[in-house]
Order: sequence, then C-alpha cells, then structure tokens
Amino acid sequence: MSLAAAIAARPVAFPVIAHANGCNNCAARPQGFCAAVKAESLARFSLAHTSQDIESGKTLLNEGDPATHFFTITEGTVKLFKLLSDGRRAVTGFLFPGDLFGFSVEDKYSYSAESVTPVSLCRFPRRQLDRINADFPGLESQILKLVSRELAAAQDQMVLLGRKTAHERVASFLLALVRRQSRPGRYGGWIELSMTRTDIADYLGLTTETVSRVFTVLKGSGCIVLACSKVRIADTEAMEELADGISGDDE
Amino acid sequence: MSLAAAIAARPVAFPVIAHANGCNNCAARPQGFCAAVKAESLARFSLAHTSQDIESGKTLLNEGDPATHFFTITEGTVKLFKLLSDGRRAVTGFLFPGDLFGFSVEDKYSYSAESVTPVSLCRFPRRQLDRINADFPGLESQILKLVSRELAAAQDQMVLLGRKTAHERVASFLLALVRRQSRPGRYGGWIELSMTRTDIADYLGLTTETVSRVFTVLKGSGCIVLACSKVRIADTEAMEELADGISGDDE
DNA sequence: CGACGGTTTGAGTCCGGTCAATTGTCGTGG
DNA sequence: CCACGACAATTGACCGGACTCAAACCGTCG
Repeated sequence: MSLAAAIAARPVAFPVIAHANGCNNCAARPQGFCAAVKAESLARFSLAHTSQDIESGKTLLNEGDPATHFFTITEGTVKLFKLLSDGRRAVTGFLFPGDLFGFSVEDKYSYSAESVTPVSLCRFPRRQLDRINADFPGLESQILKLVSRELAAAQDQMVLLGRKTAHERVASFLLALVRRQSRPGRYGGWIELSMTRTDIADYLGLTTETVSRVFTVLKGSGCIVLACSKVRIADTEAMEELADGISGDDE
Repeated sequence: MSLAAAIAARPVAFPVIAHANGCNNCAARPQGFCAAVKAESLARFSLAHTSQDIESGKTLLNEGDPATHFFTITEGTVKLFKLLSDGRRAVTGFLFPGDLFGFSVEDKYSYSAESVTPVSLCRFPRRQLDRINADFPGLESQILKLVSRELAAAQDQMVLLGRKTAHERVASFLLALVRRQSRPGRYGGWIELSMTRTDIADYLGLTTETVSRVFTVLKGSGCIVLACSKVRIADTEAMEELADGISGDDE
C-alpha cells in the first residue's frame, strides 16, 4: 500500500463543540484571525464557529476535498503537505497558533493538513463567511493579510528549495523556527522540534538521512545544541551567515 | 561585480501616462484585477491609476524598496525573483496579462520584478487603495482571490522544487505554460518561450545546461517540438505522466 | 563579416540520495 | 524492574543525477 493511499484512507474525525455566540477557544487565546473575529464579534454580532481539540497525527483535511470550512490554530502545530502519485511528499508549511489554513478561493482544498502535536482549532464555515462578508469588513482584510504573509513565506521557501544547499536549508529552517516561536519573549532559549526528521526533510526537500547528518555537523561545530526534541541556537551569527540570503529572511 | 550588485544598480525608469478617470490600458484589455477596477469604476467612481509601456529587461521594482504601488499586467511577461547575497537567483514566478504583482501587506517589496518582454502595466498607489477600500468592496475580494491563487501556485512550485526530478520539473513547467497561455482558445498550438534558459533554470531550481539537456531529450523522444523560442507539446499524455503529481497540477 | 549573448553539447566531479546496519527512545507487558 | 517490540534517528558505504567547467554552436545585430 502506497503512502498516498494509506494517508488518503485515514478517516477524518472531528470532536466538535458548538459555540453559538463566540468561542471559548478564541477567547482564551486571542491571536491572529481569531483575535479579529473576537473584535468584530464584540462590535457587531458573533461569527458562529466551532472549537475542537484534536490529538497529534490526525488528518485535518485532504487535498481535493470540498473546501467547506477553514481553520485557525489556537494551540499546537499543524503541517500542510501535498503528495505526488508515487508517494513522494512535500510539506509546504508548518503552522502555529494564530495561523489560518484551509482557506481557498477554489471549491476544493489544494493541500492536505495533519496535526503534528495535539492541537486546538477554530473551525469556520466558508459559506457563512461569503454571506456575511459585508457585515464584517475587517475579516476579509485580516484573511488577506494572513494569506499575503503566507505567500511571502512560500516565496522564501522557493528560494530555499531552488537554490540553497542542505546546510543552508537546515540553518534557515532552524532560524525561522526560532523567530516564529520566540515571539512571546524568551529569545535565545530552547525551541521545541515537534515534527519528525521525515517531516523536516519533506519540508526542506531533503532526506531524513541528510537532515540528520547536517544536524550532527552543526552540533559538532558548536552552532547548535541538540537535546532530545529540543534545539538551541548557540551561534546565531554563524547560523545566519550559513542561512545566507540578501533578503534577511524576516520579510 | 556580482550579479546581485549589477541588478541592484540598474535604474528604475517609468514612462508614466496619467489617467485621471479610468485607464485606456485597462479598458482595452479587461482581465483580472483591471476588469474588476473597471467594473467598480463604472458603478461608483474611478480608481485613479496610471498606465505604462515598458521595454523588455527593465527592473520594475526591487526587493526591499518601499511598497508604494502595485501593478497589474495588461500585456507581456514579467518575472519575479529573489537573490541570495552571493548572486544565486530564484525566479519565484512568471506573470502574464491579468496578473497582479507588487502587492504587499508589509511596507517593503518582498521580491524584485523585471520585464521579460515589452510590457503594458497599470500602476496603482497602495495608499489610495487603503483609503478607499470601503468604497470598493469588490476590489479587496479580487486581490484576495488573486493572492490566494498565487499562493496555490507557489505551493505547487514547492512540490516541484522539493521533490521532482529535472525531467519532471521541465515537463510540469511546459504544461503549466500551455495551460496558462492557451486560455483564449487555440489549445495544442505553439507557445512562446519568452524567457531565457537561465530564467527557466532559476525558476525550476536547475542550471541552464540541465534545462537545455532535458529539452533535447524531450525533443528526441517526440514529447515536444522545439523551434527557436517556440514550443509545442506533441505528446500531452506522456508529458502529463512525466510531470506526475496526484494533485493534477490544475489546483 | 565579426562580435556578442544565448544555447547546446561534452567530460569530469561532487553533493545529496540510496541502501543497509546500528543505535536510541518510548511505551507495553511480563 | 527489565525485556521486548516498534519506530525514529543516526551512521556508514556506495552510487548517481545534476552541477561545474569548458568548448563549440547558433542567431541577431551592428
């Protein structure tokens, strides 16, 4: 059984908790799109959506399925990926709290999504959004902002995949992770590598073996400290030099 | 002098033709965003913008410059690219009539743009759009639609760059070109390869030599016919099989 | 015609992939 | 508590596809 078939066969199960007016999940963690929803909801009337907690390794949506809902993350890590017919996989992105996924102008999802860790999601009906768009002027702007940022990140990734060496890719990846996860203060600390080597490899266009080897080299040269599933950038300057890029990567 | 420095040094020159009410350029070629602008303009009041004709090989905008305007293409081909500090280049996309570029939620452009052929552009002041967004409810939706499509294309490209072989990349590229350019009817005809081998290589994450070699092989096996700067897909089925991908590539 | 830039073709090299074996980690059950 | 199994991660040996370097070819334009 191919990887593609195996993944496609996995069922999608949502333990849905309905919230008619507002959403405890959003309320507890006002980030990104959810924050916008909350602000808009308070000002006018609430955008009905549901909250759900899902364990790790679950399929959240499948490429090609009807794009009926879109999601925001309030807790945990999600990976987006696409498959080739022979099972080769490309992870197009790792998403964290505040990020949005499943939004599509087409009628089908253009990628699959799976939880990397246990996650908390908010689930919005797409059709409803279409209908009440006029009443929520801030929401579409917010979505546009998030999608634009996603596009900028995708373009950075295209540079990485098209022109960077294995070492540069791994260095870029770790720096991006640090920048993404150390927003709430503790800069320079340990960051959680919640995804497997295979996920990282599929994200960087490499193999698990190469990722592992590069980690070993970076560890040996003192650039990073690696313990279990945690990493710390020891020599930020060296890593940034390695990651290269005239654009500075911080969009 | 590095490639990066050379490109950065090239001046940006715009022969601007002002249109206070409406734009002949848009009016003549109602596609994509320009069409939306026109529709909105007729219904309410006109979105002031300027039209410009630019010869090929000109820098349209530079990564890092203040994102004061965004553009739509009414005629010709534009390439977007990013540079690494040592001059390595990644072309993130080729754009055609109806496409939008230079739109950014950040205050700086995240990529550079250059005309591949002589082009006709419409130039919109970003600040003005911010101000009158409420009066043009359809415009932001239109931009969101275009940006979303761009994102989907970028994700396809990430699969290509991360997981496809040189042959698969070239086949995918040619098929995408055909699908993009043969919209106005003449399917299966000749398509213009307006960009150089170097541009294609930078787009596909390969070298010019490899692109050339693959072209030769595809020509030899009867999959394509190559004459000067024109190509024709002779064996669509074989090419689609080569291009691979469970997603079918048509988003 | 000759100069120039882009393209094609060839020969050799190397980075990262492939295949395979080993080690490490964690959860389970005896 | 430890033995065991399953799976992830690491390490090693080898290979090959794409890159590099180099030369020849070609179309365009002065």
